[in-house]
Amino acid sequence: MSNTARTIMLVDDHAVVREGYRSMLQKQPGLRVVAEASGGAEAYRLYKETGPDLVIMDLSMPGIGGIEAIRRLRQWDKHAKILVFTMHQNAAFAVQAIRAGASGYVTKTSPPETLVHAVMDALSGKIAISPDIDHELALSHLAGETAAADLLTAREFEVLRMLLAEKTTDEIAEVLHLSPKTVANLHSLIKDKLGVGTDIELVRLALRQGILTQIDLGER
Amino acid sequence: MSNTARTIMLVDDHAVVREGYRSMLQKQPGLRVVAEASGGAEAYRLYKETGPDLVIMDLSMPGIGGIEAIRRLRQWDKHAKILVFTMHQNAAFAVQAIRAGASGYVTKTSPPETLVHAVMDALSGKIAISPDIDHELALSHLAGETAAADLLTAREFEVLRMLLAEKTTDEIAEVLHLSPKTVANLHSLIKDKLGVGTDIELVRLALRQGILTQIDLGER
DNA sequence: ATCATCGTCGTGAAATTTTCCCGGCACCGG
DNA sequence: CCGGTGCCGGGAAAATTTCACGACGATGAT
Repeated sequence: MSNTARTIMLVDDHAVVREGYRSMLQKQPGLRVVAEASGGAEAYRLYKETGPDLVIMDLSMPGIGGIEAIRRLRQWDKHAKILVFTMHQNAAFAVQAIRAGASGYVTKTSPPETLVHAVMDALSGKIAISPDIDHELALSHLAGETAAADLLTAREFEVLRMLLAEKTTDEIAEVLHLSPKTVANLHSLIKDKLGVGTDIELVRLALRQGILTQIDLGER
Repeated sequence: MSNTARTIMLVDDHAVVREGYRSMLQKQPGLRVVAEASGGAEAYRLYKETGPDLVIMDLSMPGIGGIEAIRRLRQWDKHAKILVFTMHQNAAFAVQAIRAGASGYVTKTSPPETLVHAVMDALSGKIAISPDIDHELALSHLAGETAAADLLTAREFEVLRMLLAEKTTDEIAEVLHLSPKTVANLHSLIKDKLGVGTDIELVRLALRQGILTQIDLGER
């Protein structure tokens, strides 16, 4: 178990970050980086090719995002070990990632030791969550900010996503084959359920909870 | 001029990214990393202490953000050379950074050579903009999406920021000593000027243009 | 000096939206 | 069967958004 190195694949769209991982990890004996991918699709391909012991994965990537990539990797290999390493210090993301099958969630603001620790934990089968996210989770629990997805019914959530994406009430009514009146009613109900007064707060909540990502904004 | 190495300070709140920079730059002869900071305040302090030839700076950092940090550094040293290296592939940010006094703007998605190139350019006094941002700038120019800041009057912009940050119309009226009616009028006028129909589009536009940052969202 | 322009602030009134309350349907578990 | 819940929309009051308009001061050109 100890005479052969554990193999690792890095997935991050920023070359400089991969370089950083590589540099940090190669100081650690017994670890070897065998593949690098800059996106979800490439990660999938390279995983099948190289079958690494552990994947270190960023979340925000163009194309196939991190969460989706995790899902696909785990679908291909039920026992894939995937450690999420991301800038999003956000409990909602962490929950999504773990649900998708991640073995750990560490934020990029963590000190290097934390990453190394998490890598070791993940390799030995433990689930590693960085302390700040633990704290976030506890906080959001205490603050009672239940995930929007849990609070809303499927239909309501659908409308919420369209509100955030589409334009007007009428357009949504069109697409969903509803009366504009119903959409307006749902819109109102959603804000009520989520405890926000204005649409602006609604968007901010959605961003906090990862329902809407900055990448979805048509920014790129 | 060539027998002594050019000194560089790295500013990024992610240790792994600093490690990446360091690893990439030390392959380059004639460059030496002499300081690392994880935030704007620390950067300011260390700059005064070490006086590096070049600063490589991230934009999104807790506390004093990158743009503000650039402003302060340039205030202290009019000739400070600061190269922005960020994940934000966003023309609006680039414009802000350059206006604040940055000597260049490179996105983290760029290949390593681009960073090295930009470092050299910046050191020799040139302004380096990575190709994707050039493209963005051209695009946003063509698309006619003028920066909101240029389109709005000072008062309107003020109200816009408060709309994005504060809560209700009445609260803003309170703070600004205006009639709630006036705020509502401004709100309407702003949406008109920016060509958006709903508040949700307004927030999205603000995010695209960097008026509102994800970090401002109260996520942290 | 005067005029035109623009930003700012406000009013009033119409148009629209939001919100609240309601009823009808369908589905599910006891 | 009955109560609870999600889903869909109507009606009407309440709130808001929007539009037209006037007043005022600062600016700037003639």
